[in-house]
Amino acid sequence: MRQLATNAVSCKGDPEERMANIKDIAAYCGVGVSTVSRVLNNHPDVSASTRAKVLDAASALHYVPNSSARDLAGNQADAIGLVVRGAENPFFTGVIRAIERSCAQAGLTMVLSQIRAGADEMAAAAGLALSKRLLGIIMLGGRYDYTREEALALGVPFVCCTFTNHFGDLDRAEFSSVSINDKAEAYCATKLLIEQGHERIAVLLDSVSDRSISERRYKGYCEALSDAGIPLDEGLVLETGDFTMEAAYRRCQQFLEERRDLTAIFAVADSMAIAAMKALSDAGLSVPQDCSIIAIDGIDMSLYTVPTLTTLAQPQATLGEEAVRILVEVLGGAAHAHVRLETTLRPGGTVGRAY
Amino acid sequence: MRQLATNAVSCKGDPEERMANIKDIAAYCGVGVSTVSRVLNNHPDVSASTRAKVLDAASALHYVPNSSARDLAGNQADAIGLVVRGAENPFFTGVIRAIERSCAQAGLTMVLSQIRAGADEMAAAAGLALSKRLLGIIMLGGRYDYTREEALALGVPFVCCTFTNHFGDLDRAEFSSVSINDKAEAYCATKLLIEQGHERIAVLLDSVSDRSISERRYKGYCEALSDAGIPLDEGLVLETGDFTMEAAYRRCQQFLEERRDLTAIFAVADSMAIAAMKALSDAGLSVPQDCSIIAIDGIDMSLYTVPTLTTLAQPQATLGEEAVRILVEVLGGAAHAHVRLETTLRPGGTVGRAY
DNA sequence: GTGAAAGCGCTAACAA
DNA sequence: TTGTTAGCGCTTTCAC
Repeated sequence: MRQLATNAVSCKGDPEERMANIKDIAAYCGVGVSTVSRVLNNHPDVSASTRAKVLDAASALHYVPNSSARDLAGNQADAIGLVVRGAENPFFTGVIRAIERSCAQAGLTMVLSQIRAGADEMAAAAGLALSKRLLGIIMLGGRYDYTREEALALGVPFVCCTFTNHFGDLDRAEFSSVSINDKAEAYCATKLLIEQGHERIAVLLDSVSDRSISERRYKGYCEALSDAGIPLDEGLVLETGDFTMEAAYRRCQQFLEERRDLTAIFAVADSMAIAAMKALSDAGLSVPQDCSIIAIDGIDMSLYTVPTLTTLAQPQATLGEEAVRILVEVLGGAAHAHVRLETTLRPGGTVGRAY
Repeated sequence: MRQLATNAVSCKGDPEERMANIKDIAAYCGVGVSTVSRVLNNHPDVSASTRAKVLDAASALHYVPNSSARDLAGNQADAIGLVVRGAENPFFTGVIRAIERSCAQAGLTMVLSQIRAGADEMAAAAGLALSKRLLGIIMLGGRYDYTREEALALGVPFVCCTFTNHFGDLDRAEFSSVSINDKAEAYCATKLLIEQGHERIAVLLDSVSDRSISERRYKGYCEALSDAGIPLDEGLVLETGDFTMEAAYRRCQQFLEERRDLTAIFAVADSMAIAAMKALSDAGLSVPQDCSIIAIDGIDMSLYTVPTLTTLAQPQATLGEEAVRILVEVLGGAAHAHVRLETTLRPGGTVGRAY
């Protein structure tokens, strides 16, 4: 039911009687509509004088193209969809900003769809793409196990931003991705702690088998321990069930009530690390004297914790920009691409030597 | 130039030959297109049997309505625009989430446009609204001084979210707003500090004359001081020039190099308060022993600072939900509304008695 | 209760 | 270089 439309139109005192369309312009300067269309779309085969005339008319009549009509006629919208899973993670907001900015620069509209943590982003994406005839989709923070079937149902090209299809059966030629190497970076973070003499290192994550970043980063953590000859202590694997700070805080708090024989924490996200710092502080432990912390993300906020969070910073802006760039290229006919970016160690004050 | 559209369509191995449209459905079950349209739009005058037939056909054919065509025929999109000024403020992300959620529930698509701090959000909004034939606009974090002329150029109803038209010449009947009473809440925050014995209270803000929240909240700060008989010390007015944490940090740092005879800070935003806490800490001052801090916003993150930030929490979700609710009602023909919400004191550990 | 037909504003053949 | 025309998929009178 589109009841909304009923009396929504007449905004009192509308400046123009009716919005001008290309027919009005055509009539106004005595040319055909196709000529107007050509001018408006920068087609070459128009004489300079006609072009000028049309352009003048357009601005005189306050012409604004109707994108619905455009989209309908061209069977495509000038829009892409951005489907975000887990928008509560502050890390994403920087990426979203970059994506929005890049879209605007490329002349694309961005349609945002944020979905609940539990929901199926692929279904959401497919709905969006189909009904809005979107050009493509960027998925932010999704599952790593899309199937070919899901991908085909989408019907438009998509790029995974901040993650890839590690656990799925997608062909690399069927989708694009921009992300860091989760496992390698987690290995790196853990190793940094080990090099400081830490052995009882907890890992703070969503779930060891979330088919997503937690799972991958957990693997890197395990491998780093194993390479250093440190046995995995399952009691130090802190699963929170989601990526909220609240869950991270509670999990740490609960853990600290049971045992305190840890000397470091590797958190899979900055926001979780910040929550952990709070839990440690509330438990009377100080960072990094009693417990070191390292994370992966590099959100703005972690520059302002006390002490400053030591983290492997992902290039937020680049992640977003690359996602759009790749999508635009794919839309232009290029092959799908997979970009792997690296983090930068942003040294802070949360990592010290093991006591 | 819409070159993008060229070879974007044929996603290899498209599941269906071509997307089904209502004509296909009509043919499939031997009825007219208008009947199909009626069913799809829940119009009453259709026999139950036909309705069922059409619905079956629709799902059998994987029918997805083409919103461009709908919009064109109905001369309206099922979409509203959200124009955000200053998306770097984490406070907004919670509001945006709520708006997006509410839109989805109301069956509306949300088109997001984030604009640079300096840019003119009204111009951006007008462009969006006109070309996309949007139903309405929600402005998040904009200027308080829109003129009637600007509002008329928009052409669609709009609601100001988190702010209002305090300095403009808009008629209250011409727009809606959902916000807190900035001045009163700032008065409140400042008074809380005064009640703890503080007299040398700094205020941390964008600019005392930003025609926006800083200006309004500054007024509340001044009034609270004045009511308490405390003279305004202009040296304690810390203007940052924007709402970034970086600027807030630097301004505080610079201030602390010059003088330290303050006992409290009122920050107009949580994020700025967090940056201030860092600056104090880096200067060797502790909160709240050496300096108390209070802010307005209530972002998630400030629950996890050490100590927890004392803040007047705005109802983020409600702000967003109300904005959408009002817009929907206005679109349905209702009069414009102005909702004033109140903050909730979220006690933390950053306010103590003056030494 | 249902169908035929006329657009919505635009793009893109196809003619001229 | 330009104009004419036929749709794009849908909604909505207006007949039946």
